[in-house]
Amino acid sequence: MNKTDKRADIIDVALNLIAQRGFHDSPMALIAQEAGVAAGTIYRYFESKDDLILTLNRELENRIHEMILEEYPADGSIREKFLYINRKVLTYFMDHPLHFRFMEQFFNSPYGISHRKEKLLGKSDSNSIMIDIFQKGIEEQIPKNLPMPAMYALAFGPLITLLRDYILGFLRLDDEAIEQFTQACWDAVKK
Amino acid sequence: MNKTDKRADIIDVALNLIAQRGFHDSPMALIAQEAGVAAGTIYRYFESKDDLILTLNRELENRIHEMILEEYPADGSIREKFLYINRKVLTYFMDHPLHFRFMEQFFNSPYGISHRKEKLLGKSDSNSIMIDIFQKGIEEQIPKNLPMPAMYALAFGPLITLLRDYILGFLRLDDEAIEQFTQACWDAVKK
DNA sequence: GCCTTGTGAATGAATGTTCATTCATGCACT
DNA sequence: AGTGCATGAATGAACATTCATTCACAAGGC
Repeated sequence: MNKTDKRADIIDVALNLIAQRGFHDSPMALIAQEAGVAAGTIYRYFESKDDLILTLNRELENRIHEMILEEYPADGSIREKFLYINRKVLTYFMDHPLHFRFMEQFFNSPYGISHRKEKLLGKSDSNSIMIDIFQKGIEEQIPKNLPMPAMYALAFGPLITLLRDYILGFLRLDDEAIEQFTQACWDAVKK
Repeated sequence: MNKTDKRADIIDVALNLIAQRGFHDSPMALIAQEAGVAAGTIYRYFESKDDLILTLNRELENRIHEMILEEYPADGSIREKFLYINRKVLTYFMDHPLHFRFMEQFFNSPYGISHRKEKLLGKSDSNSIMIDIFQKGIEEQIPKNLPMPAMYALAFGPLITLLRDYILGFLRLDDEAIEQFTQACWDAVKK
């Protein structure tokens, strides 16, 4: 087993444990045990528990960003792009519930808040795709006349709330329901 | 100072501390100090930290439930009721950001999940008003044809996401924007 | 090929801290 | 002098993190 393997194992175990038990019920000792390494070993790959968590989040964000770009309809209409991204994000998290649970926890913790503040100060990432869409939409007078965070809330808020329930097993969604749901988000945003 | 005062002080301080610093950075000793009592005193009023947190959540839910009923347009149309509740919830949390932060944390913790499960099993509470509205709406063929949790997500998801940003100071909302926003939620839900 | 030595990854027991919770004692009011 | 509330030091458990030590292996000398 080489260096990369161990690092990947630790990250993977941390993701699973934290997603299922929360930050505070996932001691480093347990992460180490499940990853098949000694407690101290984690500190060869990560400076601290905070560092591990922040790295983990960064990796997930990258994966999602790439996943969105995979089949992105760069030449489509605003509406097509919007529906594509919503559907893609929704189905990604339906397929990766633990990623969702981890990120939810992350964004609802002190980590998430400072993270959010940095984003607002202009660092580009997966969200910037969505911001571009809205910006172009506004030029073409397609969406309602609301501040950007409000648009964002209308577009993604429902996804987040729905995913919570979906992942807890409170409902099932077939393809048609997904289509109708993302369309509903568009209805909220468009003028 | 009588019994009720102390209990109320403890609850109040706990709400403020937890909302601002999180469950895990709000030790009982600190709550006691800020409430002007000794550490042990809290245990005269609450069985455990868990009990304190659960009680606190219950009290907030009750307050919000009452607040919604205050001017509820019982004779209005489905749409009027929907817009009323959305506006009321939104403005309540805009005025009480700490209540929002507390409840967010609560629902994103193991407490929240079991709490949610219980709700699904039919215990009536503030949400049941909204469920009634949807139920009646469905009879009258007004909303889209989606499972109840999906409706719920379209109706409230945007509020939650928006409030997060609002409370962090990422945007401001005047009355007109609030009106437009709640209207947008309705657009998402209606057929 | 065989031995020696150097390197740095890996270990996990030990450390020091932070908490929730308890309880022996004090206090006030009856 | 008894009752019940309040106190806060003491307790013990749970952790994150450290570090002296072990171990595997490679490079270099013979």
